[in-house]
Amino acid sequence: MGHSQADKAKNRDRILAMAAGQIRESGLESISVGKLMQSVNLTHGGFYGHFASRSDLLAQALKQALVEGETVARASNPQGRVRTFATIVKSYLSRTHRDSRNSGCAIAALVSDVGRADDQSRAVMAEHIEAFINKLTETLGEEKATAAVSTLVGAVALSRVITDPKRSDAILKAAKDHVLAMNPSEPA
Amino acid sequence: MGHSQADKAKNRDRILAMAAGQIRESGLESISVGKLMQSVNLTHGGFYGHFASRSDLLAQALKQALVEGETVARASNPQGRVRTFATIVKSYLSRTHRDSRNSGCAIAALVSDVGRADDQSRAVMAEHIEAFINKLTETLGEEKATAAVSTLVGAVALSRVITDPKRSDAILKAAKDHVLAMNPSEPA
DNA sequence: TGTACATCAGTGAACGCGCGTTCACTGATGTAC
DNA sequence: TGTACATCAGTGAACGCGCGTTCACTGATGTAC
Repeated sequence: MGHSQADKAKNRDRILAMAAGQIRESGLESISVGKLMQSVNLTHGGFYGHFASRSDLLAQALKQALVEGETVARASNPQGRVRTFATIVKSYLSRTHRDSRNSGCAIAALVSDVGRADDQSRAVMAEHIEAFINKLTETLGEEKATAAVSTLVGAVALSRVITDPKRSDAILKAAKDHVLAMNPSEPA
Repeated sequence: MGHSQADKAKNRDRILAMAAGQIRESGLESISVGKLMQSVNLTHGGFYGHFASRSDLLAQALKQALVEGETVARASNPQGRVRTFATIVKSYLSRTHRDSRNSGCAIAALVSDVGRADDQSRAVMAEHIEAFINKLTETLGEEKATAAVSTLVGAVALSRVITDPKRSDAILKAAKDHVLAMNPSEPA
């Protein structure tokens, strides 16, 4: 851990990435400044060289989490391959996505938390919800895309509550079959 | 505020009801023992005559919130009139329900919170999710009912995030049209 | 290129604060006779 | 029914603890000559 300006930027990124993962894993309120800094091998005092306050960090970490999580719903995957409607739906409703909260879609991970947060946080997530709807609108049209996003987000969030693994899987499967069947060019 | 045994039971109920409302309004972690007791005109010390610990209270308040919130999805309303599939869906996806978090469905209010809670809390909410699915299974069959519950819960949770009132309404409407059209005996 | 100095990233002690929890106390309630 | 006592619901001071935040300090980095 050096003291150069480049190191500082890197440290900021590490703090933010760690926080973005942690809020998806354990919620916005789970962040403690001291523990967060410890988890990236820094001491708490240095935190305020990077962020104005805990609440400033939370706002930025939420943004970061939303951006990172968008890969699940994005048009092309890291390898640059084009993702079809079916690919997006299947990966969104996969067990992998359900089980990897800290790298998955931040909308599903934090809907009810952000639903009761301040206007700014809600506006930030709202943008990403609209972007998700827009993406599916290409295939489904706006009305259906809106319903489909509700189903996708709802199913993942619910599947994380269900304790019985088989029942949890069943929720993902029912939602997957249902949403895939909404595609007019490839009906069930 | 008397000191009789009957008063004690009443006070317990008041604490629990207040907590159940508050966790739906502001989340599980928003509960502070001192403030909660103050809000029912008692002092913090008395709390431990009613509950073993804050975490014990939280568990019971979650149960309470889930039971209270079930009225939104229940077969008959308080006046005893039978609620049809369409009535349930419409009231669940109403602006009133979206805007009255502290008396509405606790599943929609707390999905993502409970999704990361301990097994016990998740099991408690899981039961209520299954009950909701079972209720709609009468009309839709299990597979479709499962997808429908995902859509209902997802839409309400998302609508609470969206800051633009018109767009928020649009989510509820899209979900409502979509779910109502799933009813085989009354297709759109 | 080498030196001298200013900058500033990160450290860790210290702060005030709110929290959950405990406990000795109080006075009203309930009970035994 | 009336009295004397035990019970116990609720009070409020006190506790230890973890938190967010501040700040004087350190030593490495970057810069001016």
